[in-house]
Amino acid sequence: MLSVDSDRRRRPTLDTVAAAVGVSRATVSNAYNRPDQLSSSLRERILETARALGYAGPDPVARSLATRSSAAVGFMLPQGLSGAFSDPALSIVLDGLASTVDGHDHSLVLMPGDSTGGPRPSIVTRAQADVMVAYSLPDTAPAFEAVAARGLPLVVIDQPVLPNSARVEVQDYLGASFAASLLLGLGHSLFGVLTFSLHPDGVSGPVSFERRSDVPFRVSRDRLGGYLDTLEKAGVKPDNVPVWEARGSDRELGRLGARWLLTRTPRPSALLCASDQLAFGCLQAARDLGLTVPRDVSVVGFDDVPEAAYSDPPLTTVRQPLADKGRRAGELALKLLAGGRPPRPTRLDVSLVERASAALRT
Amino acid sequence: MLSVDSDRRRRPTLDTVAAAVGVSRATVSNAYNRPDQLSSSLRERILETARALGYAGPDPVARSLATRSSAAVGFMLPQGLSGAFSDPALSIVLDGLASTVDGHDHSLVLMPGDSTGGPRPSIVTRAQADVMVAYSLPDTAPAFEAVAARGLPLVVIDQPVLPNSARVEVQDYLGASFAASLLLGLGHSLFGVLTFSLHPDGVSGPVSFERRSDVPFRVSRDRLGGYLDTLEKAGVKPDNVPVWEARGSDRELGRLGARWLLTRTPRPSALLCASDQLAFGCLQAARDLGLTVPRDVSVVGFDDVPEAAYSDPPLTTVRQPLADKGRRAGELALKLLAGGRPPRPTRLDVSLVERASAALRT
DNA sequence: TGGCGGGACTGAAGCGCTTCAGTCATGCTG
DNA sequence: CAGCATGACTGAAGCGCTTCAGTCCCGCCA
Repeated sequence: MLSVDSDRRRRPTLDTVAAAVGVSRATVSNAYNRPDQLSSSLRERILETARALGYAGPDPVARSLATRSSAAVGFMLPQGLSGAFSDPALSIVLDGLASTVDGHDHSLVLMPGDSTGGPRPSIVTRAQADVMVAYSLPDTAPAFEAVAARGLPLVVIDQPVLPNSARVEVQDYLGASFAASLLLGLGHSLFGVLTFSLHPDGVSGPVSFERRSDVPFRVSRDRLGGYLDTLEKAGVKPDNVPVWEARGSDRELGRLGARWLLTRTPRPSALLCASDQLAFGCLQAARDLGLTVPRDVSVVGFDDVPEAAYSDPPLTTVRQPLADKGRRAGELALKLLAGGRPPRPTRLDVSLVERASAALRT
Repeated sequence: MLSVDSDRRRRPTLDTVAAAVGVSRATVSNAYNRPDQLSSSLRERILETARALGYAGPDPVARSLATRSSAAVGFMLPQGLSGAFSDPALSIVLDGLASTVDGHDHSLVLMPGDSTGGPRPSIVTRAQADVMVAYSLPDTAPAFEAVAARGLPLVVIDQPVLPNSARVEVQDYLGASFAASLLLGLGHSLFGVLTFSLHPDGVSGPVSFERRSDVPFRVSRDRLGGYLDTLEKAGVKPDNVPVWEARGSDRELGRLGARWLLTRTPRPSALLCASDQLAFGCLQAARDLGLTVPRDVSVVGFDDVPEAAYSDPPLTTVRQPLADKGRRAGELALKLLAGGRPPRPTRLDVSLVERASAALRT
């Protein structure tokens, strides 16, 4: 144990190297950060000596303190990691973001959420990041206050505008209304809706009317609203549309909900789902019940994850540009970091992708 | 822009608060970190003043420098985020790890890999973490040198022992041999194997013999070896076993591979898959080809992800304790951080879970 | 009443780096 | 040859915090 301690304690620093080479500490620093500030021969000699001494380069923490920049972006999730990643949409967004910040030598600090619908404030307060991005947190997440208290710039994905934050979002309401209109146009009149969390309490089940109001998750609110409003405009009373809330966006939870929806009387001939994962669950549930999609029931999803093209049957869904969303968020984060003012919200387009899971009502 | 700059520059520090309250900086620090070092009335007053001043607590970076600990664990992935998370097994492991370190107020820095099969060394060198955990990187990943150069403690998951690192692993070879034995016992003699990456070059396709040697990914090596060796012992020549390598562990890649395997002549009556995701792809491919599982072909997976119990048919698979793996890795990381020497490798058990996707050869 | 143990708080020395205003040769211009 | 721009390197002031050896004062015991 002692040896570990002393190993760690005795690591060489800039000064060690400077002394060994016989130059000032500033010069060694320049060798790493500003090669143009010294002759290349000296630089070579410094780097060489550093290597020999086992010096791996300037300590990241000390550098961060001196530059007042930690070169990291924090990513706040609405739930724990396993739940969060069960929706491939998140992976894709995060990948887009990661590749962007990565390209600028920034790293990614992940902050998993808990039952409050976001990371605990203490996590946020202590995170070494100089810009935060919030992904689909409920409007009420306490994490936001922590971010504000630290005065960190913020970019929100899929969320209402917060003072002093940049935002990227997708036209969820519009996309949902596309989906509903499609089904309406195909002659359907009996619907069921399958949504993911409306409230951060981790509840799954049929959605009562009270529960439909004051929904803190913007995405759920908009998609559900888009479905229901559109149906209502076409004369389908919301009271007659059963809605199931799954506590996450995964296939199995979708199957559970769809089973419930498909055993209502009268049985819906069309299911509107808040995500593709949920829709895949519907496909499965239909199969379980001996129903054929789309003959007996039409299903439409939301997201257009890659797998949607290969499901059985291929999924009709609303496409949103997931990777772009992540990339754009990354760019915004970098921009705020550079001192930019939050620009106007970036709003990404959605479009309907018609495949085989929705058809004329028979 | 100026205002953002000055906002950020003029943030209050410990000194600001100390001056406002009329105490020393040390006392303010104690108010946050050692409540027992001052009277609670003074502490109240300090915290109150801090709040009024908009001071959000000690700066994490400065604190890290002073304590020589960044309170973060770095997680090194073999590939980009979207690829990495398409295997739910990773999400579960990471979730286990995250909840462990999170409970100790440590955060998680994600380091995505690239085509070298791990994060770029520069990322590792600059990451603010004081212990690294490597998840299923190829033995040859350059990231390891960077970790060693920094002298950071390391814990590896699913990988051969590296000098001075802790390790948690699963009995992949044994698990694979269980699976092969089961199928052999059911009377099968025509096999196909579907594996994920053997080499970090992102290639998918039938696996030549050269490619089967010097496999840098331990997991792939052990599972493939477990399958093939067991079959060979039972008299099934490896030359007669077609093997397909998918460049990742996802359902669609599995479907592609299975389609190839199931169109060989003679057609295999049993498919051994390196992961459940790949096995789900097989199920789909069989369906595409009009084959029934397990009547026409038996399929066995590896991992036992939650969904395996709900697939159609439910998947026979090798169970490994995924969440434990992550938790254990987290504990090891924390232990190394506390100055512990790397303990003996933790080896987790596997077991066979028989469900409905494997049956007697007909 | 003198001595003393403790509780409450402080001073100052770092932690390892970046950065900026210089200093000092050197070589070039006119 | 004076004058000066240029390139190469340095000194020292931070960055915002933790920590530890003190200092000081108060109340208590004998």
